[in-house]
Amino acid sequence: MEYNTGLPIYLQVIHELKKRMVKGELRPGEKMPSSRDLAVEFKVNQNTAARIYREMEQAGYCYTRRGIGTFVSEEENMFEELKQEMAGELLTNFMHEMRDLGFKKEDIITRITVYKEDEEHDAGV
Amino acid sequence: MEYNTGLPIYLQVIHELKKRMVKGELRPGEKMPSSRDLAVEFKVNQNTAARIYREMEQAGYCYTRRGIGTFVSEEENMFEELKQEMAGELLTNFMHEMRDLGFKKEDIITRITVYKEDEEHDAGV
DNA sequence: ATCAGTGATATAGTTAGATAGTACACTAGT
DNA sequence: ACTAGTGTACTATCTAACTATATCACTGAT
Repeated sequence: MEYNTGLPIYLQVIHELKKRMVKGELRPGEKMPSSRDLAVEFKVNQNTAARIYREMEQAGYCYTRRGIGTFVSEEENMFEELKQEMAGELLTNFMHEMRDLGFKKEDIITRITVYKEDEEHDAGV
Repeated sequence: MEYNTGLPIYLQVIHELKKRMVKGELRPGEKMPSSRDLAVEFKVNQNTAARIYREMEQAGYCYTRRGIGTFVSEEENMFEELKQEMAGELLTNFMHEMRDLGFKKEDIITRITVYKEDEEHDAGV
């Protein structure tokens, strides 16, 4: 995983883990990597890994059992809701930014229609 | 202007100023606010304001004349290019994130088609 | 009882971002 | 010459994020 400049790493990892849940790569009730393994996988300190699970547990996405591990929440419905929520956030942010740049809805739809997979752009300052 | 948690303030201000250039609110050659005024307007320290102009100048979006002020670049073409570049970044990021969540192009177009102005969503962890 | 794997906690140190305050140097207008 | 407005520079301080390292406590299996 490559990290964005600016946004704190632990937030980026949380986002990545939430995506895995939404995509079903982490199933409800399934055991998540130990904090030590998470630290290795994401090349992060154990304290940071612990923070990631602490914050995710507080948000309800997982629960921990001391001495056993951290597990994906068993609230089956949560993840479909989360998927819609994340999509909604992406959409509104995207639309606001595009409108702010002066694009209209039709412009945006046109751009997406002609959008090709391999388009890449620089990330200038 | 309200600031995002996470992303450094100076990057958010730079983004805002770039948008103003793209939208024509800051015209080529026009004098930009003094670093002191910028600090006041964005409720930011003078050092941060100075950094904002320093980085923007390095990126070519403006130039400074000591004792006079900071001015929007006179490269007329730059800003239409910048507009396209920023739109391209927004689009690819958006598409990648949506695909990553499991949405297909048709799903995305449908969502945008039914998108209403006033949609709002929480910014959960 | 022991042990490996786990989460939880603690201390210390580094770095980047941001602030506060001050001072210096240049430019234009008077 | 003087002054106001400007960019530039410096020191000091603060906080959040992150790392390094180590220790403790709990759980399950042997």
